[in-house]
Amino acid sequence: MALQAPEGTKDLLPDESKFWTHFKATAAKVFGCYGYMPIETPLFEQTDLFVRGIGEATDVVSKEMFTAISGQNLETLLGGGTIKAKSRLSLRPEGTAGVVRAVVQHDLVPQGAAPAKLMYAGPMFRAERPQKGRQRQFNQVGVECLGAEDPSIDAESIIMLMRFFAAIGIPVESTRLLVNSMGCDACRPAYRDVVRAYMDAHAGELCDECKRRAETNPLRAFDCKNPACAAVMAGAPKITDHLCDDCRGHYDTVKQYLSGEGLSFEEDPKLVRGLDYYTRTVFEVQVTEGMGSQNAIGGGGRYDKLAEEVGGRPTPGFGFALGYERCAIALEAAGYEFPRAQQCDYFVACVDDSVRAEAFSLVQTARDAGLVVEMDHQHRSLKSQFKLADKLDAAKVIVLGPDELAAGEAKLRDMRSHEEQTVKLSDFKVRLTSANVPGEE
RNA sequence: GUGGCUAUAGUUCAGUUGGCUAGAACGCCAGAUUGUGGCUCUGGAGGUCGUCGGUUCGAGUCCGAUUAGCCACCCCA
Repeated sequence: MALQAPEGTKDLLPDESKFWTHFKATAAKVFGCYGYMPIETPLFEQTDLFVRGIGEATDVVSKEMFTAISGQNLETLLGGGTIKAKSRLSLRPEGTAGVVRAVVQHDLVPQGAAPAKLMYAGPMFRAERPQKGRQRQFNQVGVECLGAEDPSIDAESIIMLMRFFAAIGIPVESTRLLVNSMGCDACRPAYRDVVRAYMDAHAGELCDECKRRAETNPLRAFDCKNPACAAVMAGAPKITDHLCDDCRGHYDTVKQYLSGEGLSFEEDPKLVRGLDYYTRTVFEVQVTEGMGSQNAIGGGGRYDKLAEEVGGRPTPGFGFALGYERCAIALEAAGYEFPRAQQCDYFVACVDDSVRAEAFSLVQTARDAGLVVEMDHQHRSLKSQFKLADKLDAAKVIVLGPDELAAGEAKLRDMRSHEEQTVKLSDFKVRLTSANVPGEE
């Protein structure tokens, strides 16, 4: 049986690969206006980074990571031995932890420095059961701003993300922006206790899962899809009513900035992210149509304690990630036409094999001048070569025949206008090398 | 990890209660009087029916397992 791609992975064939490149370029352009610079971190990190950064109890870390082990270490494990902590590696399930680790390691935010604004794009890995909008390897574009806790950073980041969605072609009217505040170390523990007490009082109405959550992570119960739980949690105390003064002020200012720029958003006190590092502002962008149940195309928030978790000095941060594949689904649902990857400036056609050597040489000359040029490699008939040129969407075809070649000439046919002219080969080559803009006479 | 549905040419799909050399459309290739594309017409290539096993005189069709896909739970982008 022929081998196939592993479960939950997808090949990006030329058309889509080219669109992914365009997607990244658009992100770089939009985010570049906000001062973001590219960063590339490893696709795998020490497992410990994710355990400490994202949180050991989170679903992502506790059951969705691909942990990579070298052949030698695998033998050690199978033999009942243990491997060193630094040899325990995991494919990155998200991008923030790695970027923050890099910022700390290279001290990109020295004391008092301006914030570091970094962006990345690439694959993430989670061992989940695939479904619409969810793969085991998927592509994310993300940004991280380290070193500023001012609400203006939260607001400009959210605005920047919405600008990107507009730039790539996702209709604003099909999106929903949800925002919330998770509080900080000063107010969240107290709020957690309030929710736990509320849940204990309604324990009889909750599902088993949520009864467990009441102990481990009460806030997660807000996400439960069970109707009974949802009904109970709808009446639960809201975090926004239990924020400390600092967090309340911070949150209010973020909202003022957003409103000031005319951005419409919904406050969702139930918005609880599954990554432990979030503090204060969290947000999510959903698409309302054609998305199946995975409808979040972007999301993120503030993580003021993460740098310390990773061993750095206290460094506030804010970031978000957006899912390329989900954006593609949203674009498709909105009727967006993905551009074809093919393009070709010239096709060099041979009347017979006697001119192939000359054609080969001409093709190289044109390519050296930066043009996209193709020729037949299968000894097809002239007619078929024209069909091929048409399929490649060649703008012009150069016809080399024994008669013309003897006179140092060739025919040049414009495939759009159907006009054909005879050109001197020597002049034509000069033209190719001096002006590499096709279509210019 | 749990459930439901699915698996036939490159692609999208037909395939009747198990029964002759498994079909269509699109795509691909080649022709349609002299060295020239898009439309049209004609012809052609391409499938051990996901894989393995079972029931049967006989399996694309029924059963089991396995792999993968889709959808949902869960979780996140």
